[in-house]
Amino acid sequence: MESKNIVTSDNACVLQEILKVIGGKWSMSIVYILFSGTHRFSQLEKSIPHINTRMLIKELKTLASFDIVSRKVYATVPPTVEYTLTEKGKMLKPIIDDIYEWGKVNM
Amino acid sequence: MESKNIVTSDNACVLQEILKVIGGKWSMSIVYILFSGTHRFSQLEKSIPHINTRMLIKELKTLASFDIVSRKVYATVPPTVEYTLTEKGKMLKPIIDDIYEWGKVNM
DNA sequence: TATAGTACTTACACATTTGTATGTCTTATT
DNA sequence: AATAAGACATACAAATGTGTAAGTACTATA
Repeated sequence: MESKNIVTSDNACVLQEILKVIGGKWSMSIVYILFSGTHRFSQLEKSIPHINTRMLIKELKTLASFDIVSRKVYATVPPTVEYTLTEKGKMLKPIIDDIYEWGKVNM
Repeated sequence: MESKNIVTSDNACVLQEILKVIGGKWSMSIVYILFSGTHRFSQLEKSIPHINTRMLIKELKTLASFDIVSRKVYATVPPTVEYTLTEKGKMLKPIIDDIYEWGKVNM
C-alpha cells in the first residue's frame, strides 16, 4: 500500500480541510495551551499574547465545530465556560510537537 | 526541560512563521509531490489538480525564500527549471505524514 | 508566417481573514 | 446610581490570499 505521491482531488481536499483547523493564525496556539488541560475563556485569553476577544471566540467556535475542543457551560453569574480538547483534538499532539521541533531546528 | 505549555511571544512567532510555509492553500501539496523527487515546473503543474500558474509560481517562490525547495535553472530553449526539496524541506516529511494520518482517521 | 513549447510576469478583481471598537446580559458590590 | 465581572456579539475597516486573463522571451517546427 505505498502512496504514489500524486496529489489527487481527494487527498488535496483532506489537506485543505485540515488547514481549516490548524491553518488559522491562532488555532495551534490555542490547541497547544489546551494540551495542558481544561481552560476557561478568560484563562485562554491571558495565556495567548496579543490575541483579541473576537479572534479567540471565532477560533474556539471553529475548533468546536470540528470537534477538536468541547465547551462546558456553567449557569453561574457571570457565566463560566470551560474548554477541553476532545480525543480528536488530543490526537493533534504529535503534529504540533513535530511542527515545534521542526521550527526549533530550522528557523 | 519540560515545556510549560505557555504560548510566549517566541513560540507563537515560530508557529506563525511555519504557517507561512505550510499554511497556504497549495504549499503542502507541492511539498508532498516533491517528496518523490525533483520535478520541473510543468510537471508540478500537471501533478497538482486545479492549481494555476500564478499560484504555483508564488508558492514556489515562497518555499524557495524559506529554503524549503531549491531551484536549478538550465539555459535551454525553451528554459528548463527543476525544483528539489532541500534538507530543511525533507524534514517536513514527518509533519505532513502525521497530518495526513490524522486527516484519514479524523475527517 | 504562424504556432507551439516552457517558465514565467503583470494588472486587476474578488474572497477570506484578521483587527478595532463598541455593545449586550445578569447580578453583586461600592 | 454607577461600575465590574465573564463570555460573548456586532459593525466596520484593513490586510492577505486567491483567481483570471493576458502578455513576455526565445527558438524550433509546420
